[in-house]
Amino acid sequence: MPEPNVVSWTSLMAGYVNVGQPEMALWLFGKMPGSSVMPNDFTFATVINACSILADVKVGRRIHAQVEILGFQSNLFVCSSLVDMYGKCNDVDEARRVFDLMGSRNVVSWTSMITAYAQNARGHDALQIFREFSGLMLDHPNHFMLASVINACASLGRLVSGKVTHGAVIRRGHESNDVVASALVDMYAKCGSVSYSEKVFTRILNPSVISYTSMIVGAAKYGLGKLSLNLFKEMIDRRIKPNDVTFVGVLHACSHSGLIDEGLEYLKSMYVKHGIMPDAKHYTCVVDMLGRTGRLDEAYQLAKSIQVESDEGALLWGTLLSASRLHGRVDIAVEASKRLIESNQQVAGAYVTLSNAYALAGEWDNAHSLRAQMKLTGIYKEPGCSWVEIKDSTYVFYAGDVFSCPQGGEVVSLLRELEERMKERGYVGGSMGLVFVDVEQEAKEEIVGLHSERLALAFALINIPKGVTIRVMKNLRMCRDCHEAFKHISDIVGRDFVVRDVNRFHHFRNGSCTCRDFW
DNA sequence: GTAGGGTTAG
Repeated sequence: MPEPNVVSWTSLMAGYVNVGQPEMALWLFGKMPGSSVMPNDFTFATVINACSILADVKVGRRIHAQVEILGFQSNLFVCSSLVDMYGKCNDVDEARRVFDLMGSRNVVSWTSMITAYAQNARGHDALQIFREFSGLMLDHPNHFMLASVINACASLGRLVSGKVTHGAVIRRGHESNDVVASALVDMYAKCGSVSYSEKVFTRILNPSVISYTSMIVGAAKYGLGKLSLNLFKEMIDRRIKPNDVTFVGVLHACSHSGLIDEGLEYLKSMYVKHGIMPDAKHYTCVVDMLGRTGRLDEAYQLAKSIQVESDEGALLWGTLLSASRLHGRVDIAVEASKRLIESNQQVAGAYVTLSNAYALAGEWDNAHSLRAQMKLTGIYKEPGCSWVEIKDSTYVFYAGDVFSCPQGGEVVSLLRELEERMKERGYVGGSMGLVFVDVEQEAKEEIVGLHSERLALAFALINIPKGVTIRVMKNLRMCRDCHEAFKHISDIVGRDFVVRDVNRFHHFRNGSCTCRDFW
């Protein structure tokens, strides 16, 4: 073209973005000043989208500055792409600032803001802004927006809000949308209703890799390893190509259902049969699988042989640390926590777990000295918390905090009674032992020793009628003591309940748990 | 010629 205009420039950039070469779009944008053609709103929306795909906030900020200079700061498309870009670059507060200053908004811009929150672990804010949108009654939510809202419900474990959103999906006729359905499958699984996940999943006509993966992961987290593996076989038969995430789900399923040989076979088959190179996340699953079953030496050797970035390393060594604690392998726990502390992530958690590993092995001096070291150096571990939803209310419980616990008196006496009955049944567990380590006041012992999930469960037992499933959510992983204790409790009180910890479920029924974490 | 959605290991 002798004289390409702004449309020619923008078309070419958009073309590069569309074929997956956003860096070429940015390169072209850099060449524009030499051509005396000025970028306009279309150009900015396109290149900001390129930054969003690349998660390049540095370039994104520079382009944002040009937007302000050239006076596009209230353009709907430009601002929507800025909100999205800041969201994808994990700068949610900047996304919100742009959103608040927008001249006009539509469903797309509201969706960008909801997504920015939902994808940055700010589920409450996502739901809050969705409520604001709904209150304005200017427009209906579409399938893009609903998918994001469902994602927010999933991350919060908000079953009731999730169901309400599912209702909106049905009313607005988005039931057959594959993306919305996948989000629902994931949401129900994360909210402890894996049977609903299955119902939604079986209604998807042509499930994508992601639909299948969501269902595989959901079943795996619930301890239904066989179901996960059957779904995997089914998707292969239907010639749907698995991806790297699918294999994380499959390996996770093997790990949590004790299917070690199968797991190792799947790892081998990844590249040979499916052309996917296993990476750190897959090896972490395998380390977990070997560690969980007690093959700690193999797990340690494998962990040492893996090349990792720092955040991958934290997960890898954290996995090995948990497994060593579980099986009382203090030697490996020491090595794993050393590496975890080196990675500069979850340092407090590493200290606590190592201390607990010592305590479990009866090395109380070491356990105490680690706790003392934490106090001395000011390393502080945030207390765990658990919560239950009853009707429209959420009740939150903190480890050891009986005083601000709703119906504290009743909760404590129920726990005492349960503990008594458990002792009669021969439960030894040393239930509270581990959290006693740094307690000095004897009178406080019993209370401080209570884990948050026990408080939440006792409260639920008092307030939720029989026949209704109790769902307890926990922000940290459930410890082995609680897991063992809950098996007894489900037997004593003769009812089912589900405890969701950070990423899996334990469904207690007739004194056993469907999740075979501790088999 | 422009903006938005779903799956990921301790």
